[in-house]
Amino acid sequence: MDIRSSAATILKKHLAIDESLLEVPKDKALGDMAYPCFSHAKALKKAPQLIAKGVVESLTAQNQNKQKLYPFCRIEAVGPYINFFMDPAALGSDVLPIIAKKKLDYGRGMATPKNAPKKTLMVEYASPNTNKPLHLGHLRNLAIGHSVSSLLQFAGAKVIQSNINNDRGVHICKSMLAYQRWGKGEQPTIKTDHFVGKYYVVFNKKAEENKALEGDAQEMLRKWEAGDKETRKLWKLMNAWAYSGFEETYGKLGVSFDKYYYESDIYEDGKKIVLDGLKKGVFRKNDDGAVVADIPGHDPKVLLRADGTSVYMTQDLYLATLKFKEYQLDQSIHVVGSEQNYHFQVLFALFKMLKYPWAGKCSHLSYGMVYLPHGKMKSREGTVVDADDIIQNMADLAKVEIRKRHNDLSEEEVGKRAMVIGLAALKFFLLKIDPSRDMHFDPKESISFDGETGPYVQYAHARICSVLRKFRQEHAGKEQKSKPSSTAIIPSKTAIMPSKASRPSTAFKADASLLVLPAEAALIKLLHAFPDVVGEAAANYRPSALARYLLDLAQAFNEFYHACPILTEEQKLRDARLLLIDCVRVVLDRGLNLLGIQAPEEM
RNA sequence: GCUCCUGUAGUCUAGCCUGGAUAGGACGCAAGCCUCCGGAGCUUGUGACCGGGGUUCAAAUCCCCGCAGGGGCGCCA
Repeated sequence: MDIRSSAATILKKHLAIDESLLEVPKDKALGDMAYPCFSHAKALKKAPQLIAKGVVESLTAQNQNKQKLYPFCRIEAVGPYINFFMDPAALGSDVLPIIAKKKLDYGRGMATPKNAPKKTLMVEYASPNTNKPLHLGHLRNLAIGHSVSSLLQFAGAKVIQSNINNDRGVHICKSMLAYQRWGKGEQPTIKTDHFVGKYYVVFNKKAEENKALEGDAQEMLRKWEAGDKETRKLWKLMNAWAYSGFEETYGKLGVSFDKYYYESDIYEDGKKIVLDGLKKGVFRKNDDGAVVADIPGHDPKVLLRADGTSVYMTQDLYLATLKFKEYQLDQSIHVVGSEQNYHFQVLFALFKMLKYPWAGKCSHLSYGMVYLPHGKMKSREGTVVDADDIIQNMADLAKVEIRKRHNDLSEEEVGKRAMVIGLAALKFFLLKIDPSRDMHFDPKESISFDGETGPYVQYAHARICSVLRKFRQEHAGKEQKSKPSSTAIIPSKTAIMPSKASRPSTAFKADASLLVLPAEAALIKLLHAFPDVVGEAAANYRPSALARYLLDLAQAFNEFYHACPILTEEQKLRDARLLLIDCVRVVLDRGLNLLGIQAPEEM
C-alpha cells in the first residue's frame, strides 16, 4: 500500500489534482499526507481555503461507511490544506506481517522508476598511498564507500568494490630512501604500515635540514622507473608492509574489496588513449610537444608531457577505460574527497570529448573535509589523526562505559563489546552527516553516548532483544506449545544469516489492529517508510539519510517503551506489541548493517 | 586574481535539488521522571535561517550583489 497514491486516488474523484503536490506535512499533528490547494485558486476562482473545505465535505458526505477512505481514518480541511490521517490499525495490519515474514529482506530490491538499480556498479574507495598509514579522512572514505556499496547491493545491484593503490611516485620513494639510509635493515616491531610511515616522517625531518634529500628522492624515482633491481626490491618489501597493515585496518572495519588496482601497473597505459585522441584531432600538440586538451569551460589540460611521460590524468583516463572493459559497468562511482572535484570534472569532460559510450556513466561521490577541533589535519604538522589510533581510542572509551554498567563480564567479553560499540560510535558519527559537507570530528564528543550516536541506536536494539529474551525465558515451554504464534518472533541470530531470516515465520496471529496509540502509530509509520528510505539512500548515495531515519526510529521506540508496557499487558495486546517491537528490531538490525554497523543483542 | 562549494540557536546538524501551514533533531544549560520489560533512557523549558536586493499569492529553499570561511586553479598525485 502506498499512502501517496491512495490519497491521490481519493482526491481525483473530487478535484483535478497535480499528484506531485502531495506532501508529507512537517508537523505530524497535521496528518500523514497533505494536499495544498493554492494552485487551484485561479482556475476555480475560489479561495484555496474554500476549495479544501468543499472537497472534504463532499468526501465525507459520500463516505458514511469509512471503508472508502481506507487507509485513512480521517480527512480534514485545515486552511488551504486537505490533510489525510492514516488509520494506524489498518497500516499496522498491513505492514507488520510483511516485516515478520520478510525479516531482514524487508525493503530489499527497492527499484522504483526513479532509482532503478543499475545492473553492475563499481564503487572505488579507500585509495591509499603506500608511504604512510590510513588516517581520519580515510575512515570517512571507507565508511561512506562501504555503506554505499551495501545500500546499492541491497537495492538490487551487483556491486564491485574496488580499491586503487597509489603505490608509486616520489612520496613513496621518500619512505624508501629514509629506510635505506637510516633503517639499517630494521624489521617491523609495530604495525607494518605504521612502520613504513615512521620512515616517511624521518624523511621529512631530515629533509628540513638537508635540502639535497628531495633531489635524492627524485633520483630514486628515476631508478625505480628504470627498473633498478635494488630499488624495486626495496619497493616491494615496503609496499608489502603497507598492504598488510591496511588489510588489518580494513578487517577491523569490516571492509573488503573485490578488486585491487595498482597505479604502478597502469601509470603509463593512458598514453595510447591520448595519442589516439591526438590523431583524431580531439587533442592538440603544444609548441613544446606536450599533448593538451582544450576543454570547453576549462583551462587547457596537459595529458602528456613533452618527453612523452604521462601525468595523473592520463592514468585515470586509462583506469576508467579498463574498468568498463573488464566489467561492462552500468555505473562507475569514485569515492574521493572534495578537493578533487575539479579533477573529476575535467576527467569526465575528457570522456565526453573522446565520445566514449560510457561517458555519462561515471560519478564522483565527493565528500567534504574532516576537521579536528583545532583545525585541519595535516600530516606534516603532526595534527594528523591515525585511523588505527582512533579505532583503538574509541574501543578504550567504550570499555570504560561498559565497566560502569557491568562488573560481571570477563575481560574478553568487555573487549569484544567495546570494539563493536566503539566502531559503531565512529562510523555513525562519520555517516550521519551528508557526505558533501565538511564536518567536524571531535574524538571526545564522538564517543559520547548521549545524543545522535550509533550506540543510541544500538541501545534501542539491545533493549528490544532484552525484552524478547525475557519473554522467551518466562514463557519457555509454557505457552510455546499452545501458542506457537507468540514465540515465532523471538530474536534469533538473524543478523548474520539472511537465508534464515528470509524463512517465512509460521502462522503468526498477533492482531496488529490493536496498536492504535500515538506511540504505536508513530512506530508503524516509520516501519512503513523503511523501504523508501533505503531506496532513496541508495539512489542518492547518501547513507546519512538512513542514519537519520534510524535515529528517528530508535527515538520513537524509546518513547513507545516508556509509554507502553509490554510484558505485563494482557495477552492479546502483549502479543501485538511483541510483534511490533520485533519488527522494529529487524529494521534496526538491517539499517545498522547497511551502515556497516553491528547490532548487538547485549551491550 | 579567476573559479567551485559552504554559511541555520553557545556548539553540531536536518530541511535547499523538486518554494507553501508553528524551521526538525542533538549537545550544552535549567527543572522533573525508577514498587515498572536495561536510566547508554524518557518528559518539560531555553535558543537559529550571514547581510541587502529581486522573482512569487508564498523564499531557509530560486536569482543577483555583498560579507565570512573552505577547496581548486601543476607538464604533483
